[in-house]
Amino acid sequence: MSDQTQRRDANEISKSILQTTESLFSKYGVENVSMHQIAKAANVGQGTMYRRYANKGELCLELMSENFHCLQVKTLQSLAELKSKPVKERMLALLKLHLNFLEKHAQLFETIHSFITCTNNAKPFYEKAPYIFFHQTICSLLEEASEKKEARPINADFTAHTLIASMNPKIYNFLRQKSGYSAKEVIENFNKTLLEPLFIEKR
Amino acid sequence: MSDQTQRRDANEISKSILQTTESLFSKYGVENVSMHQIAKAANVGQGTMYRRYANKGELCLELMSENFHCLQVKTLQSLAELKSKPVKERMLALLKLHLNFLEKHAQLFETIHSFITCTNNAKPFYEKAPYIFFHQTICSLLEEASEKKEARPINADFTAHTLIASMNPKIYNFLRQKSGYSAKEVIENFNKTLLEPLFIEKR
DNA sequence: TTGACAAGCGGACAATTGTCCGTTAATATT
DNA sequence: AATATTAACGGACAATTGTCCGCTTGTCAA
Repeated sequence: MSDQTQRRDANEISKSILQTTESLFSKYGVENVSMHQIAKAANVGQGTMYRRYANKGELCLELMSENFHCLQVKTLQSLAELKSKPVKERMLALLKLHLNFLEKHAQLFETIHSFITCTNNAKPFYEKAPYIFFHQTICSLLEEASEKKEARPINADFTAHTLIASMNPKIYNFLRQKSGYSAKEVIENFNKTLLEPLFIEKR
Repeated sequence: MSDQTQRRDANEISKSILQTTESLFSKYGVENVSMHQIAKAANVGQGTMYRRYANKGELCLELMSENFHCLQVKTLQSLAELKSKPVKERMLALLKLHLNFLEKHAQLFETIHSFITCTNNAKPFYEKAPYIFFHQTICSLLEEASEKKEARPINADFTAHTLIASMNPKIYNFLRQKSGYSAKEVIENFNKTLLEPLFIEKR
């Protein structure tokens, strides 16, 4: 090749890998692209790939990191804006943001989830930054609701985990594609089934 | 080898594979045993293995089939016995049976779930008999509850899917091992968080 | 400018999953 | 009993993931 990229060009290489990945993914679909393929297309050895991204899931996660960050910012903004509203309303806003995100990045998200969930040696998804942030956010909302007697007395930590579990990409895609629910219906049903019942009606 | 097993001995071979699998699994752990290893130990070619079990998940599922059947029978029995009780009580019984089952077969169950969930070509878990049975059972209970006005007006099909999703083996093992909840606490919290809120209090 | 050092590249390798096809052996037919 | 038929066995192969180590190539010191 013309340009030998080394030490100093580490950033260039990273960018090149990510760009190549993105292009191959959109061309052939996430599932049909192998790490070797990417390495070859990006003019990089497998070793280099794997030193940077321990597995395909990590690579996808990196690809998504910008999106995750964006979601996180939006979430914090939205919650700040609604600060004075009841917790129930804020939870619904959070749900909507998250499910819209899922809808938008369905395929990539499912791949990430699969690889990270299924690879034995990989750090479990529960220890990844996006999960922790989401869990924390839900947790503090639920705790606030408990304190203010807006919600039933529940274990916030536990509830947050199960809520997230019921919104995982696999089940989401299944509901959307196989069961035929529209994106809007999914949000509505989640709200009716999992959120509203947690809160106490005021009159 | 001494005895050549063929056509007529198909059953023998199946049994031999399953026995070998069980023995290797309990010796080295489910994760550390490969399909080739099993084939070799059972004096069988890979082709034979894969013709019977499309992947490791299917093999595990077969290993568990007896247990699943047993759970199914217990479930039907239990529900029949409680037929006259409120739906809420029956749902709790169902939850307990299922979570006890999860507790007992945690490792194998997680492997099945992983392989079936993650392998692209595999039939998704949602189309497997055990899932369908469980979903159906929950569905009809929820529908009954709706009709009798014991529960809030919810979409039974949707709710059943999300309830099952929140009880998947991964999250269960995480809650038990990493988060430090006891088996009993998990059941209690599930009940408080996901079941009770669905039902309407009578007075 | 030259030599030592170390960061890190990249391809060869091992392990595993899953497929394919030539061969084997059990049953049926005469 | 011999031959044809066909189910199905089993090993060789391809594909993919992830690891390891020799070699390249910058950097720093004298």
